[in-house]
Amino acid sequence: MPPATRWLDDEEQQAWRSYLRAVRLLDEQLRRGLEQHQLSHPEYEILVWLSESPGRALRMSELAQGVLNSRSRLTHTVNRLEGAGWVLRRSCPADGRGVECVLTDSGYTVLQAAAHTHVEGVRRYLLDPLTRKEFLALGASLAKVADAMDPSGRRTT
Amino acid sequence: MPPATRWLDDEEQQAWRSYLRAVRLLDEQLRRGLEQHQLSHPEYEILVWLSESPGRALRMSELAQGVLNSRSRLTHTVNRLEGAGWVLRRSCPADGRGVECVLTDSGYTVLQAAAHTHVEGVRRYLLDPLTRKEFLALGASLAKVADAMDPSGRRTT
DNA sequence: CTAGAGTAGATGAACTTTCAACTTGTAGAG
DNA sequence: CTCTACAAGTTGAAAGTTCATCTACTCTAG
Repeated sequence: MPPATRWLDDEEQQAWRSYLRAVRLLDEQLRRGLEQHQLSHPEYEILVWLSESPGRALRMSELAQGVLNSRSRLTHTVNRLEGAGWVLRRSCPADGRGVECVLTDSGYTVLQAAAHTHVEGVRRYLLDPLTRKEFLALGASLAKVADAMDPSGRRTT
Repeated sequence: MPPATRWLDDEEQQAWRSYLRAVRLLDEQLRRGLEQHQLSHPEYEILVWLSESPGRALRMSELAQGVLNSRSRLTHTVNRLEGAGWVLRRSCPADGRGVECVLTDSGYTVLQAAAHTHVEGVRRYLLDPLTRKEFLALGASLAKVADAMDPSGRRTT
């Protein structure tokens, strides 16, 4: 039998509920923005990571780590993106097992349009309701939270 | 053609990435906690809402609103919960179309165990890395964000 | 009382995600 | 060299989610 549960007090409870609600609602809004460009959130993130990588290309495993997807899930999603012509696969010169995923020009074009919508959404729903100070404090807190769970994923600076 | 994209500046960008990373990682940790009790996050939330409702029962539609699910999704999820014996359905006395979903004793027992694990997870991964002040500030900010998107869902007090 | 519009919920097909194999290739030990 | 262990990626089935549609009931206007 586990020890008695240390419940959250009222203030904590309320903060936690706000977290759940905000995350849910924001996700929904951003999803709506991306769907205007025929992209899901996971797909969008893949395009973003590729676009920021040297040569607009990444090994499948690196990409999977970046977007926090399982390799299997990434395979399926990249299949869809490849079908749409937004990325392509080529085998990795250095490692015979490896596969590189490359962002195509067409993919880059779609990404630019989608990124515009997406950033506007983030601004409207997350930045605008807060002061700059509040937003940065939120970011700093969540950085601590994330680093506590996955120190390796920390972004330098 | 849309107007030029107003990108996030470096600090904002970093805060946004921290948000994404923290939310993803936290979700994953809490999912692992719940799966020890054979519950998914959506299922868990349904049990929580039922347990807090008068008579441990709610109309399907009210429940759907509470957990921010579509009615269809709720139907499927409640099917699973009913199969496990944790909730049951009974037709609504007042409205012939309506269905009430009731938490069973067995469901309540499962919920208590799951809630223990879940709260410990929230503490460990979200509260503990932050000071109380930081956590409450985070909650307050996210409450503003949520209310901006869905004023109706606001919790009084 | 009854026709039409609207609400509650269920259903099944399409799609996405997860999980456990499976294939192919690398690398180190002997 | 070649065996074994492991890493990269894919595959297909099971589980979960979404979407359009369907049935049953309520409510209001005439």
